[in-house]
Amino acid sequence: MRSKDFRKVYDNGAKFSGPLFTAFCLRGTEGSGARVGFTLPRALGKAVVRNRIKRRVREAVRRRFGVLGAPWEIVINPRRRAETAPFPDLEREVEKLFSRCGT
RNA sequence: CUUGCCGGAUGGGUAGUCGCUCCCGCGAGGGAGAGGAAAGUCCGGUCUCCACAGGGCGGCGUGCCGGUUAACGGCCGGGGGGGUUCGCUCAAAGCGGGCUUCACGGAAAGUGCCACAGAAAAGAUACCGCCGGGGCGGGAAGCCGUUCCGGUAAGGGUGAAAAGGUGCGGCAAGAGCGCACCGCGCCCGGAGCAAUCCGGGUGGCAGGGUAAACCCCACGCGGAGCAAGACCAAAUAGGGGAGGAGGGGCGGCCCGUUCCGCUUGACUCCCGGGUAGGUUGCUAGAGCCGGGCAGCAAUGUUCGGCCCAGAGGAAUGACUACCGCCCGCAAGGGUACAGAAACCGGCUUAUAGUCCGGCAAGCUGC
RNA sequence: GCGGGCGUCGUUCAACGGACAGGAUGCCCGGUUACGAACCGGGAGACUGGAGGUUCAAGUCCUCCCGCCCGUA
Repeated sequence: MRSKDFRKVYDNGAKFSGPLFTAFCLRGTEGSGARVGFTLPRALGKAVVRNRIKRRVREAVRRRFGVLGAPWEIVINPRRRAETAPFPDLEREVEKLFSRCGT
C-alpha cells in the first residue's frame, strides 16, 4: 500500500523544487496524521551515501515537524548535495517547505 | 636511514543535547544496537518445501599425492615442473639452499585443427647440397658442364614446431651404424600410505603440438529457494453441505384451495479453499574469549567463562565540544574502503593512516 | 534472492582461433555549382571495457574484476 501512497502523491500533489531536494505535497484527509516519505534511487550513490542522505533529511524533518499544521502527505526526493550541505541550510530548506504548506 | 613495491595485522577515543529499533520493568527508568570485508554473489553447506522403485543414457563441475572438514573449486603438508637469486666450481655442466609461481589425469582409444612460409606439418619427405655409378658434350689430362639411376637426413633454407642432444669412431657420402655421457621406454630391487625418488640392468629409441577443440578416465552432484515454508484470517465474488415457507413449477388420486411425492428456492446455519492484512520462520550458533592436550600444520579435542543487532520500503542516527593520528610557521585542512536482511564456512575485490615481515633502489657509517 | 545477455572507430552493426579488425553513417580535404543539397574522388578515425592465463597465434577459448540491459518470485 505504501507504493500506492507514493503514486497518489506524485500524481496529485504540488511540486516544490529547492537546491537540496524536490518535494511533492498533497493535502491528506482530516484526522489522520501528517506523513513524510523519502525516495533514494541508486543514482544518488552507494548504500552508505544513500543512508547518510536519508538520515540527515529525516533529522531535519523531525526537528521542524511542528511547523506543519495540517495533515499533509509529502514525498521528498533529495539531491546529492544533501549529503555534504551544512545541516542548518538543510533545516532552513525544510522549514521553508513546511511553512509554504501551511498557507 | 629514506623512498617504492608485495604480503599480514589493525580499522580512533571520551563526553553532552535531541532522536530511532528491540528487550526487561506496572511505572520511573535501565540495557543492547553494522563489517573485516556487512560488498561482489564465484563456490560449499545448514534449514524449509517439492520430487523420488532400481538401472542406463544425458548434463554440469572438479582433476599430481596425502591430510583436514558438515561440505567445498577452500585450507595445510608433501611431490614434480617453470622462473629468479645465492653458494660449491677457474669456468661450464651439475648439485644444494632461499624466494616465487603452476587448471599439474590421459595425445602408444578415436576424431578434428595446425594460417603464411617451406621439398615435406605427421602412414614423413629428397628442393638445394653431399656421395657412387652410367650416358652425352668439352678438354692433352687433372677435371668441368649436363642428364639419368641409386645412396644419404650430417649441412643449407622455411617455420612456433622438421623424427633425441654433445663428442669420438666409422663411412663413397652419411646415418644410434658403433661407443661414452645426458635424455627416453621397459624390467628388477630398495625407500615412502601415496604422488614420487634412489640404485642396477636392458632396449638403439617407441616418436610433433593442441584436451581453457570434441573426447576418454576417475570422483562428485535430485530441484528450487526465507519473496523458502508454516499459522491466523477481513471485505467482495464464487463453491460444497444441512434445514427450508403460509412463494413458483411438475406429477400422483377423476378434478381441486384440503393430502402425498419430486423439483426450484427467498432465507437461516455450517464447512473448506483463499486475497488484502497480520503472526511466525528470526536469531544460542559448525558461536565468541582464554587455557590445556594431540598434530610439522590446516585442524581436532577438552576445561573454564561469556550472550554479542534482529529490522521488515527496512532501526543502528543528527548536531556539538575536547583529545588522538597526519599535513602546515599559523589560520586551517585531512582521518580510508564501506551499511547487516534466514544463517554459517571459504574465495575474490576495495581500503587512509599506524605497526610487523620480505624485496628493490638511493644515501651514509664501519 | 535466483538466472540470462551485452560491451569493437563519434554513432550503429560485421569479423570458421590465422595477414593491415571490415562496412554503413557522420567528420575532414578536393572536384562539380553563381552558392548550397545531392553526386564523384581521396583521407583520417579502434591497442576490440580492464587485468591475468591457454595457444606458435586470442576481438574470438578460460578465470577474475568494471559497467550496462533484460527475465523471474
